[in-house]
Amino acid sequence: MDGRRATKTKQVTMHDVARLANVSVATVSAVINGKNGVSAKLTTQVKEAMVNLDYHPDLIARSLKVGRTHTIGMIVPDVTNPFHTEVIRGVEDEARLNGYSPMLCNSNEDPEQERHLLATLFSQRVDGVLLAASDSSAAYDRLTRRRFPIVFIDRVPAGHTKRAVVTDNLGAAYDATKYLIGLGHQRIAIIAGHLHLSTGFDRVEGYRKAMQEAHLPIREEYFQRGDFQLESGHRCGLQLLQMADPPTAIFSCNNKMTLGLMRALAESQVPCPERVSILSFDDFEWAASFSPKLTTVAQSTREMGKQAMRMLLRIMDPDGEDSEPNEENIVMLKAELRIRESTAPPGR
Amino acid sequence: MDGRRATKTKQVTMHDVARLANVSVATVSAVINGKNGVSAKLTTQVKEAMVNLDYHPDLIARSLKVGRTHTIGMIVPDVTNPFHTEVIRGVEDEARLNGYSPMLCNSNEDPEQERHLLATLFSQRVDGVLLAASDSSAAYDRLTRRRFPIVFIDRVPAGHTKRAVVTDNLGAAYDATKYLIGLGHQRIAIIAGHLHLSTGFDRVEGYRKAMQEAHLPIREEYFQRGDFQLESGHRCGLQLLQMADPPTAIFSCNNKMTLGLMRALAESQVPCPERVSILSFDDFEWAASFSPKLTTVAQSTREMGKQAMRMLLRIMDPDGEDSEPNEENIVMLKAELRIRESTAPPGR
DNA sequence: ATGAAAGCGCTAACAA
DNA sequence: TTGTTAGCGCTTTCAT
Repeated sequence: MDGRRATKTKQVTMHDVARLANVSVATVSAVINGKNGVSAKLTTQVKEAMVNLDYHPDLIARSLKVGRTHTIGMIVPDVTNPFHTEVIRGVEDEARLNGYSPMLCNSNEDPEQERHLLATLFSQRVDGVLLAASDSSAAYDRLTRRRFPIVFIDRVPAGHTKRAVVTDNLGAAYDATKYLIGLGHQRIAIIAGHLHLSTGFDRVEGYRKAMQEAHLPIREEYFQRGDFQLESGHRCGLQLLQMADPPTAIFSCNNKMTLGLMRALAESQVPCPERVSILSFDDFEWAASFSPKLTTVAQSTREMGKQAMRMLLRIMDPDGEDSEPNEENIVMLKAELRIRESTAPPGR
Repeated sequence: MDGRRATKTKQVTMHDVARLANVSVATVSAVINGKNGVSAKLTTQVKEAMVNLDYHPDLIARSLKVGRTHTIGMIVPDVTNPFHTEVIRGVEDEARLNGYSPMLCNSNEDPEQERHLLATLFSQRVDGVLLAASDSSAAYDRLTRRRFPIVFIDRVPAGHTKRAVVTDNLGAAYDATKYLIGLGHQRIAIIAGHLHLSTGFDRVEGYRKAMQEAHLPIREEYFQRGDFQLESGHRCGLQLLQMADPPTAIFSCNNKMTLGLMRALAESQVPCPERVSILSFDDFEWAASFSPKLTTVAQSTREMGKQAMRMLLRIMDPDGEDSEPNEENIVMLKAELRIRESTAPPGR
């Protein structure tokens, strides 16, 4: 590992290797890329020269030549959120397994920033992109229509029916709500996320469906609109708890809002699950370590990352280039209800 | 954003722009790079041509030419750990602010994997590396000695006294332990992390120092050796709680082990802080949301990322190339003790 | 089986 | 002020 950047020190190139091994650069290239047709003798010479010079092939130069960087872009709203963090793990593991390096980017939930990152990634000539969109706009059509390899993760923009891997949010929310109903709850509130995102919308729909099937009314004041951030969970929680006729159960639509909700609970000295049951979307490592141990809807986060990466690999595959564009459909992953201690039958 | 990878579609290049704008490629290059000396008229022509063709400069080609990629590598043991996640945020924000794109890599706490990633990053010609080392070996000398721009984060390898930004672990652990002592605790246990990592070692030293100053004995059985992973926290916790003469306070050396410890507490039905006080290194979002609300040592995580990135920028700065190598020293960040509800005076 | 040489898209002398 | 051109380090025909 020499610093080609250090003042005088020139980078070690294939030419240096070729010279030391008494062969041509073509031969060096051949052994590097494992092409057969190089005699055993020269192969050894070249390999020795490479270690002696501590040669590291310049992937930048290679990329320029071959037109592929073996690099992909991944945009998430926030690396700090454990949900995305697990997805990232899945993506990275699968990517490296296949010789790809991900370039991770935070959009900070900002569509403008997201556009900017997309442009940068494109200039960096990534071979494809994994996108947890912060926008539901159809601006992605430009990308997808031009066949730039892109697969959506977690959230799918309105109107898209292809190339995405997400959780079955509707089904999961439905099951969760039904579980609460089964426990005997009737006054069930929901703290919803952004409704313009598929994740936000579908979870509400699942809740709604379960409530309707059970002929339970959805009281307007029990329908709280958050924005997936901690603060909104706190605010909505406080609101709910201070009602004259408070809910006996609350379904919180993501991990961050649940954090806020739990703070509201503590501040209001409302015991859980005695007075109110809490069920949260997103499982997290600590949900099972503190009190109350949360009942959660656990998404297959790492799996989501893996599958998305695999789908991207299929789409990027040059083999399929001149055949029909690889029309991958949406993959829906099942979520799992993890029943712990924050849910119980209603107090009376 | 056109897909240059799509079968026939050739990439739009500077030549296309030049042709459409009736200028030379040099002129196009000049306006892209904001060089002055191009007439207003041509500038407009070129800019128009660029948007008309939806031209995006090929950074790969540029990098090959100029010898810098404006890309840095960042290796962390685990993106899934909220501590690293915050550091990453700091790094990325600061990097993008300065026109750099980070390539994030997980070493999975595996020195072998780490070496591999380092080699890959080097081949990718990153301009520098930020490293949260999973090894304390001196293998990094090869890198640093050759002046490859690298700064260590969080953990500094044995013997290194330069180019790192870390927390004042010793001081923080000392303060934390003193706080427990001040509360009246005498039987204070510690769940230590890997002692071959500076973070593991220094935190133990801080604890030791505080205990010695207070003339408190460090009982061998109160000194539990974990490995920074959840399971070890659980195991050590169980061990501690089952003793005939259990500690009245436990100092856990990182967030993961604390998670395990809290599980052990719950399983053993030991009330906190009534029977045992818990103080944890690493603050995390949920530490303040659940019960008991943890008293923690909060590191300046995001700041650590920012500062490390800034230091790297200084080191990579070509201005300093022929002057003395920029000898940055170790930056030590102060931690903050956040007193919450998991600590109280001992029961009797 | 091996080598010579063209060229990927860009920047930066150097010419004009 | 603008254009021509030589590479950056690599892969890949095409000769040998």
